[in-house]
Amino acid sequence: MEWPRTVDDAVALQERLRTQVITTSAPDLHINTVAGLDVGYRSNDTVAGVCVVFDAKTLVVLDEVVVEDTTDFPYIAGLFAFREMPVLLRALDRVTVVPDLLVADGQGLAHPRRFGLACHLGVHTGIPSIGVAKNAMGRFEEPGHARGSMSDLVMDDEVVGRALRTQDGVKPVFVSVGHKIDLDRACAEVLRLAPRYRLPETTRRADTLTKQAASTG
DNA sequence: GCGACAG
DNA sequence: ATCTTGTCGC
Repeated sequence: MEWPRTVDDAVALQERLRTQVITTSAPDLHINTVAGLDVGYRSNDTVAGVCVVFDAKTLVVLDEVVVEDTTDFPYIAGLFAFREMPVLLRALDRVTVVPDLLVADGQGLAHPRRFGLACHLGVHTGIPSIGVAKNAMGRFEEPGHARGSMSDLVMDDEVVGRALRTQDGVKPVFVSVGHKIDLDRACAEVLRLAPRYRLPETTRRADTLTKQAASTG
């Protein structure tokens, strides 16, 4: 696969790939397995990538993989997919259960060029994907207090995602489409993945493994 | 020039 | 992301 080495090349690649994003769900999209992907940092250039696959209905963990790697691309808001993609793809490759949906720890279309990490993962693999971020990249009005309440996430006068309250009274999470799924479905899946805590189980588990790898071998 | 800026 | 203890609350 082609990989940029400079900021300009990275931006150009995103501009080119963004045209391939599909923001609708196939009529036969059945989500039985969901993968959570996350990256942890041991040092400035040593990373641990995690891919955890859950049964979407029971939220039972079916498989989980942790891989370590090094990275040379620096963290730049808007380009951080180039820092995390390589490790995540390696982790995804080693998983034995093929996921029907990828949940990225970050943005999808809610990105300056409408091509965040979730879009990169989706377009690269062809697997439906969504982004669930803890912080917003864009403006939004506070959603209602109750779990399930949501409001538009707006960037440049364009709706790029949604602020979604996953639990009563907690800070909302920011959901945006990555690829091959519509926003309503994306939000419904996030709610199903977060029956008890603010963050979806996919993110929680991946994050735990990520930190475990960072402190262990 | 100044402030914003996923992880 | 990461540096970091106890503590208040359901």
